[in-house]
Amino acid sequence: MQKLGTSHKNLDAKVYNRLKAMILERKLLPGEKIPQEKLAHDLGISRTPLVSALKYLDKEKLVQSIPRRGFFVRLFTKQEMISIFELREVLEGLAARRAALNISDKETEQLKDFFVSFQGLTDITDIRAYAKEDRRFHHFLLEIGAKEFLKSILENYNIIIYSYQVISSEGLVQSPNESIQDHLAIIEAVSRRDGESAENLMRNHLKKSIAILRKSVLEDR
Amino acid sequence: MQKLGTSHKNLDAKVYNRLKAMILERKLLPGEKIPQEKLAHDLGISRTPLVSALKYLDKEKLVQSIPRRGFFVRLFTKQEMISIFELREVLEGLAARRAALNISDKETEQLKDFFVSFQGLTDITDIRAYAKEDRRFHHFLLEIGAKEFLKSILENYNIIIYSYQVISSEGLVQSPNESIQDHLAIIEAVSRRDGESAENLMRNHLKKSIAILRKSVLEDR
DNA sequence: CTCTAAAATCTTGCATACAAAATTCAAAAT
DNA sequence: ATTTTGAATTTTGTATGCAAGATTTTAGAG
Repeated sequence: MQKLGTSHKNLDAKVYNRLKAMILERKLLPGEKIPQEKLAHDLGISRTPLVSALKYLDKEKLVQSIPRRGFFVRLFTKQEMISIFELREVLEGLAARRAALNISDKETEQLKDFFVSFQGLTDITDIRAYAKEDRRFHHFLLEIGAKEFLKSILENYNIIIYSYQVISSEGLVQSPNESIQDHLAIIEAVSRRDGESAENLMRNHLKKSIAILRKSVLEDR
Repeated sequence: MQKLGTSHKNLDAKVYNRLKAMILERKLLPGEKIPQEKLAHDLGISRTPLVSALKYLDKEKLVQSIPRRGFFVRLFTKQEMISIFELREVLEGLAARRAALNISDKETEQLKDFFVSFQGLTDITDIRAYAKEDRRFHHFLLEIGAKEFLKSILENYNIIIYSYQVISSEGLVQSPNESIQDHLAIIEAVSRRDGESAENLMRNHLKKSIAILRKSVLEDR
């Protein structure tokens, strides 16, 4: 394991990022207890910044702290994933609204370039490329519309990260052929600076994903 | 200052609550640097749990951490307060929807008792009593509809607390005579278990408050 | 008197130490 | 065999110490 603590900067922030990555990559498994002493030793640091980082993760609910017992990697059920997606629906809806109201002329130009290479195709076959564009698109709008608290919430609770972890390997819930219409409509509304439409379109777009997820939960039984 | 650390339980959580209260009550003023050594001494603890608590507050944006420089109490502008209210709109909207879908029969009965003493009055004069009922009402719905992440977000970011700090001394933005209609309509929708209506009504209710806040910001100039 | 530079002081970030709590393990009792 | 008890071990929560970094003070130059 590569050691931290050599190049100086606040350690707990670095440890935090590392742990977060380890959890998201399933290097640390849900339910597992975090072995503080060992992990600190492996990372080449003391327990102080490690515990500090764990407390961050506790607040984000990536990790659960039980006083006097330690920290445990948290496990999410499919139901919880759906409730995270519902949060994404309302928060990213708000971000879309704000983006429409704040976007600059230059940014509207950039926005119109999204998904051009997929337009006009009757069938989108390069799922990987589409998934990448999908992420880029959502992040672009968040960059404009999600400042301060909203941004902090989306980041701290890993709402976007989780969303892309559900279901298919590429992280797409809906098929590109369906979702591209939604994406283009959102682009159009944001460019028009129509906040209300942008929010509604974004929410409806995400509602479809939620419906698909709900169905897949039912099928599991 | 009353000391902590005597009755045993995790210190940082207690310090966190204490600091949060101090900031919200303006015992610690925005922009002020937190004097770690002194504060720890006054509270009768070491810097370790104090710093831990400050890091919690940093994540909540109640405090700002500048590496190698210290922690500072954060200042919110009226604009930021409005953006917090916008978050409240979408999050409490979601909570209302979830409440409508999850509410038990017993809880619908309890819900119908809210605001009874104000119904039928042509003019509500006891603002203080109404404000109290208003809080109780919102908290009741949150208790039912805001679990897990949603609850954690609302708490961590003090979204409700802030909302009641703006404008008037009682924390009410809208006049009772106007808002009671909204409240009754929400109660009705939730009781009917109509999630969509509950969400829309709650959002529209809060949108009105935002509009009033916006106007008051403009008047300030 | 104002500006700069260097020294003195204070504060932060991290490691370490240690008591108290939790857990593990083993032996005895059922 | 299973459960109980309690001693041995591990781990947590917090205090403390200290080096590196930040700030303030002082002193000297212009």
